[in-house]
Amino acid sequence: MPKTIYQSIYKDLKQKIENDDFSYQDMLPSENTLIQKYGCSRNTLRRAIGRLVTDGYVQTMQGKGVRNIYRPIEQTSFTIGEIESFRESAKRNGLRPSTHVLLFAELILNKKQAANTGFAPGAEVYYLQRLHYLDDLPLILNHNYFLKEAVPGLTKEIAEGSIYDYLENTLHMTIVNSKRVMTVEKITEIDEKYLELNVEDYNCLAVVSSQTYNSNGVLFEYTQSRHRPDYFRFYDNAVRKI
Amino acid sequence: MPKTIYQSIYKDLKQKIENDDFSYQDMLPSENTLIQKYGCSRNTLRRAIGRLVTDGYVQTMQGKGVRNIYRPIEQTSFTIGEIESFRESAKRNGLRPSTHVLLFAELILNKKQAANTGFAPGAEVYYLQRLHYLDDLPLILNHNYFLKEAVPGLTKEIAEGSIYDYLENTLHMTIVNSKRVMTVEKITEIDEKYLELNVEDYNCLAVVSSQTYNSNGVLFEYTQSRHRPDYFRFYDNAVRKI
DNA sequence: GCCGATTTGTCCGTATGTATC
DNA sequence: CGATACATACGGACAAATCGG
Repeated sequence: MPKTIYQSIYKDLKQKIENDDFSYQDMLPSENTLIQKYGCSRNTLRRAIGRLVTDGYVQTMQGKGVRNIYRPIEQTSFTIGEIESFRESAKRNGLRPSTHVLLFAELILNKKQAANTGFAPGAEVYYLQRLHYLDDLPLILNHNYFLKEAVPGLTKEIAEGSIYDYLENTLHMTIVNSKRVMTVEKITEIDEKYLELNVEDYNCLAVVSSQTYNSNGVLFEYTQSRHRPDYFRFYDNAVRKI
Repeated sequence: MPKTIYQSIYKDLKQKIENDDFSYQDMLPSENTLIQKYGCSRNTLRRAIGRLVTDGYVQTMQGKGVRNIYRPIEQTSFTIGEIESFRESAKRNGLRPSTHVLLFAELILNKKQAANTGFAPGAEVYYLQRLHYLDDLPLILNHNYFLKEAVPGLTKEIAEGSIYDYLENTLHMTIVNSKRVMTVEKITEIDEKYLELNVEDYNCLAVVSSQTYNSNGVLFEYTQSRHRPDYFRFYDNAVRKI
């Protein structure tokens, strides 16, 4: 639901590109043409285009124009540069998600745990282990740490569904950004058991560790997601800077 | 080498943050203060701040201010959202890089190869296998495909050094963006041999496949980088959009 | 090679809206 | 309520790159 002009222009152009209204390597209409069409200012249009650039959808060339370099990709669990909950990405891909809470506990973090998660030592957190299924296949084993102070009233029942839905719609928290690190780690017995993996087959998995901040600048979540390697994909578009 | 005002402001602020001039969770000076200080316009300053936001360095809060959420990270082979050559990232981390060319060949792509790489069927490419060392430890096995048309005169000698240096400083090509996909794949015999891995230990590795475009909108490189899993790290900052 | 038209890139100033304190 | 701070949007000016005649 775009609230601003540049967001709706961005959305419209993005959709047109995905719908193949401009084919690969073709030029988009010039800025002036689009300004006329959308009836907006130059800055506003350029802002929308700028987001398409960082998405890897188009490339701008001074003096020439804006070229479409979008190619459809086979979608899977993750998408580029956005924060998306498990259920959101499942829905986007037309798959049926479900979540099983393996463990729901409350912890006070010691020094080592604090260093790992980024919270302060002594912080009170909910510690959850959750297993995410897609169409009955266990794909991700999550270790979630939520700061109690920032996420009051979290229950096992809520955690069976979408925690992000609870955060945004019940607690009215605004999630802002998430720092992520991707690594490959050796499989543990817990992984092997719940992700139904055979060590003979794969003895490691893809691990995404993330620290998530809300709009108050509070680091409220640390999560380590352990992904079945055969279903893991992570997309990214990098821009060369000066 | 910042050429523009907003780039130099970005660089200056970034450096101050990294140097701990503002400590974690502290507020930066307000926009108006910084405008005064840098003697620039509001737009220009906001542009610099915007880059710090996407870098995950700061967080902006309407009505409140700009908060520093930067934390130093242990550097390794990759960095966030930027295109960086192997040698550049080695230099940044103070390590000694070297490259060994295992294979230098010329190919005409068949349909299947074209589908994998993103080039057109029948395209003429250089195909290289290169092994990257950091301080004498083999870390990355690269399969490079360079479009001959766009990268004329590539030789084995150049490939022993920095191909990107050749592209940018000799051919005067401008690299613009790179679409990347990260996956985890099972180890092959070639990986095992050159990366000196023991299958008992790790039987998979981190694979980064990338398609890179130059400023003419030409897809000129497809590379599959196969990383030793125990040394692989990939940083990312995701921003929640509407 | 030059010139003018087109197109994107940078920068400025200003006005208005919205959230916070 | 007013002051402060960031967010959005507009309009204009000039620079730099490209292209066609």
